[in-house]
Amino acid sequence: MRKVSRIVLRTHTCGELRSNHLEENVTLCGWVDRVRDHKGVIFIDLRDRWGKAQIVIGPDAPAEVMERARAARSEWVISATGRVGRRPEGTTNPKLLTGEIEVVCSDLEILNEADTPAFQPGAKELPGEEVRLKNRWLDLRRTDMQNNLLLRSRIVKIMRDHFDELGFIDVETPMLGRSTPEGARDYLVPSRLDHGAFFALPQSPQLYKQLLMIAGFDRYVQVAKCFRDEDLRADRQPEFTQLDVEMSFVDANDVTSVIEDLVVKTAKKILDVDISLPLPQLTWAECMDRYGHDAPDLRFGLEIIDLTEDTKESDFRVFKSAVESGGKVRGILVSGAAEKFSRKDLDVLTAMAVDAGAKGLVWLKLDAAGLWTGPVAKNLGSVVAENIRTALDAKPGDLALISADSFDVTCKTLHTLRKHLGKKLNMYDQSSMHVSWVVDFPMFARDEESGNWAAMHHPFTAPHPEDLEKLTSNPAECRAVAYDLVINGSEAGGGTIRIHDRATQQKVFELLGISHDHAQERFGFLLDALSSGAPPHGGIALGIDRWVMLFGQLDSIRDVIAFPKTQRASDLMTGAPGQVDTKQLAELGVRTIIPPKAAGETNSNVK
RNA sequence: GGGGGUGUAGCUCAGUUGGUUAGAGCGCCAGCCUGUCACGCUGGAGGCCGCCGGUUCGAGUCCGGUCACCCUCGCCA
Repeated sequence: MRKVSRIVLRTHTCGELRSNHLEENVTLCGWVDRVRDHKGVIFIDLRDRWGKAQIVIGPDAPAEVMERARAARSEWVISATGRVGRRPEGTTNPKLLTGEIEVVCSDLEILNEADTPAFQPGAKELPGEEVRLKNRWLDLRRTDMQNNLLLRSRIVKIMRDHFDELGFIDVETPMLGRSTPEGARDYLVPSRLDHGAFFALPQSPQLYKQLLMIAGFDRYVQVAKCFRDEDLRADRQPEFTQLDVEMSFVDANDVTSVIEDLVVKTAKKILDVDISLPLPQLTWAECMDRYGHDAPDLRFGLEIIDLTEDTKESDFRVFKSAVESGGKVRGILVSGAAEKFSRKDLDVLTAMAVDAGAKGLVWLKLDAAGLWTGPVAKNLGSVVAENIRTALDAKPGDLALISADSFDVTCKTLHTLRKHLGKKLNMYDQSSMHVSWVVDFPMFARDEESGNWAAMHHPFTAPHPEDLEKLTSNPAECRAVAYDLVINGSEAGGGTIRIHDRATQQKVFELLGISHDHAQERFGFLLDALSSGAPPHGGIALGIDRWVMLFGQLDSIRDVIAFPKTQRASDLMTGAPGQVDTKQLAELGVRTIIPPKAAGETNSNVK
């Protein structure tokens, strides 16, 4: 530990002393993790970020030191000075890195007392998340959380070094920008100097980084905070961090290669895992066909098989009506699972299917004689039954789960079941990493509410060169030059090659139902910039929070964020969001339509 | 906005069919203890059973509502 100031409170950290420090006189500072008072001798486990060390206050210690040690309580901040001694034979602690030694205390100073903590940061039992978030400073004292944030710091360092070595320039972009009604809901900030006008916090620095390319910066990178006012999930926060990247004079391959090298470095340095390049690439269409999802977990098989052709002769009403209305019959085969799933288990799977939007779920078990059994088996007809058996390559004892519905619904249903079964049946190693690209996304998808075309990625995505003509003739089949990075079934990043000419950009705006005037008003600066010498460019954004979660094998994004928000986007520690003075509102020219809550009526947990 | 789960001591939880004074472990406080490391032993304090209402002779337990937290669908270009 280097001295950072002239007032040296400590000579070493709590985690660094070893037997090579024996007989040295040291001073440690930290938090009292535990006190074991044996009257004549007191042991204090002193803890800091670097580790734990045992302080011994024996009968030889000065009386006032003994007294102070006896007074010390959990989480008090103390400094202890003494000689590094070897622990007596039989009293070493192999569980501690410093377990060979102890500090024989000659002086002890209480730097700060502490109230009894709401929970013990050193305890094995993890408190409920509400308690952890309310007392986040205590939660962050826990070794797990300290390791998580350390991991995050290391990953961000790897990212920064990687892009620095490749000549990328870190440029900051504004947090106060203009609202764009497309995409996610914006967080708004009222303008004091222009009443009735609002800034929006960035959903991503998308347009700014494109303008940096047009300005000639060539290679841009930023660790960028992004804000989206949408509902939360275990892997979603209203404010999150992206590693934002943009490059000029590149095609998709140039961008993905840069990221692939980063994936390899990160996996090697963090997990000591070797990832071979190039990463597998699946097209979006292939993903939907084989896995029913655009970010499939490829750590296991359980692929979807299309049975539409095999079942078209069937009189079974469920299959027939699905196909007649333009849908599909598709299924997955769960090998050897027939016996593992009782009627009750299958009811649960059916409920999951219904939850995913299906009308029901067809399940079939292949018996020893090679015949399908199950409530609808007799409705199939022998030809169709045999077709299904062949198509699925089913063996006696196998379970088939079949969904007959629109293509979209079968995707959703079978994806849900696949994900559930993969985990439940332990079909993969939880700690393994599978990284791949999903490419050739469609440019557009129908917006279900309005029926209009909506950009699948964002409105600045370049159409696939081969599909340029389809942009007008057949937008539904026009592919985009887009690529998503998928790790273990989680979207860990996504990017596109951008439109770099004004005419194409205007055409895409038109298709999205953004009128000429509206486009001019909202994106005029982009259109002007595009017609002022815009280089071909493209980029990607990586979700840093998700990367840390995935590389740290954690289940919640909140565990890799120092001060996260709850599902209702509130901060239990500070009480944000909170009420403001009417005076503040008046200055901003803002009035709320809900009367201010009386004191004590707020949701705030702050006393 | 919809579905599901949880809410009992500071923390983690148990609490039977609705029935006496709501329990345990950890923590806290006091005492004892010279080699512990989840120290040990003895004693003690600590409860708006989330909140509001209802049913009942009687509610932690049943019913309705509500709030918070978590998971999830919608949503997240």
